Amino acid sequence: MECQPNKENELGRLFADVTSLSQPEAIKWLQKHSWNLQKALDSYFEFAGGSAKASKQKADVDIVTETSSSKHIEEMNQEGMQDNSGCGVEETEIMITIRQSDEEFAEDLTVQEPKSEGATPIVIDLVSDDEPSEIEEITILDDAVEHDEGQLEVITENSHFGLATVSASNEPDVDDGGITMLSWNIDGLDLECLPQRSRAICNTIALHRPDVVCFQEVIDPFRDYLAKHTKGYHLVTGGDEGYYTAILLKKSRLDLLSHEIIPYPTTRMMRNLLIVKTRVFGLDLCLMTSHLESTRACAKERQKQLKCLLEKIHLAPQSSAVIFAGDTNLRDKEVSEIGGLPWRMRDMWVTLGSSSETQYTWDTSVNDNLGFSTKSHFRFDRIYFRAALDLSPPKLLPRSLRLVGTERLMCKMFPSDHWGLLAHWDLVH
DNA sequence: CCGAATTCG
Ligand SMILES: [Mg+2]
Repeated sequence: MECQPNKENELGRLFADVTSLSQPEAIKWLQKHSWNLQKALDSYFEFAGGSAKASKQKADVDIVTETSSSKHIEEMNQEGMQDNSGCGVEETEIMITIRQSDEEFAEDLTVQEPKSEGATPIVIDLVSDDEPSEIEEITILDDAVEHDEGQLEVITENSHFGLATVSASNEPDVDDGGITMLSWNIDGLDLECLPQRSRAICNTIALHRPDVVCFQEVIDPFRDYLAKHTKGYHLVTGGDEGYYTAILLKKSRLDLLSHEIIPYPTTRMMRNLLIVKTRVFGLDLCLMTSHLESTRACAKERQKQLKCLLEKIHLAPQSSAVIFAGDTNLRDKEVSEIGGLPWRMRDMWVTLGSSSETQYTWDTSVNDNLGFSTKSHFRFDRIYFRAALDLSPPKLLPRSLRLVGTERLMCKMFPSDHWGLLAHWDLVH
């Protein structure tokens, strides 16, 4: 990107303000990133973590991008606390809140419950009127309707872009007594294309109708969008500042009995464990999600958090089955180092045969959302489960696992830097 | 949120 000298100076000043770099250093950094402010900031701060409450100083910067979306960036330099967390993250954090009109998100994506049992085709009604690139009004109907063009369209992850049309029977919403669950780190920390990405994520929910959804890296605008468009679900969030986790429960199938948030005492990234107790088809089910400490450098803290959550699974009532689904940021070695999974605790991917198809949930060799040049992949997103310890049915059995969010959107991005994990379970009586 | 480079005490 070419920049005028005065524009360069302005950006340099801004960048120096935000980063506390000297002006020449700031200019150098910006040059390194082709004067792309977002990229330069991302690269400089590496990763947004840490506690906003520990902030020492605060600076407000308004950035108007070329796409005219106004972003409010609060930068907080944390005190260089000499704790022994041994976690080599930056002592600096960027809190980003989107100050954009609600209208930038699509409005009328409404997830509705099917009126009848059986293979009801899910149909998308695309009303692309005067503002094709702005807001596309989307209504998901229960019954097939004809478009003006006289053709039937079935919703896909990309449906709102009108790219894909698939067979009407590809995702029948049949009740076979099983449970469908989605876990996805939606990368709310990246604001690029977030409205489109949010729509794609909600379309994935509309497509697969999971009974449970576990999200990580939810930010307020995404939560609001989600709440608006998943009216058939209970929404429980794991926090309300910065980014946090969330669990959706399909109201028609799961009762929300209670929920609790377990803090990780030494997290520096405001991470915690969200637990929801539900009852589904006669089974007491304890659902958990978390976004364990990020980055390789924080392996020790991450292992502490893993032990904490495994202990919580262990301590769940005997009569209750437990499923954890979340972004663990784990490397295999970190699990074996703490002695592997405890007795009766299983990793769903392993139980289903360790398929290479679903191994990597974060893969920069395919997913270029983050613009990393080095290609690497990890199985960050995992599902752990423990059966109820008494022998009374129903019994929860893993059936299948697949990845979602693997197709590029119109904006060329993927919905997130993580793939979503879509898991099916059988309930055997 | 990688890996390698850079910076700093
Ligand atoms: Mg992330």
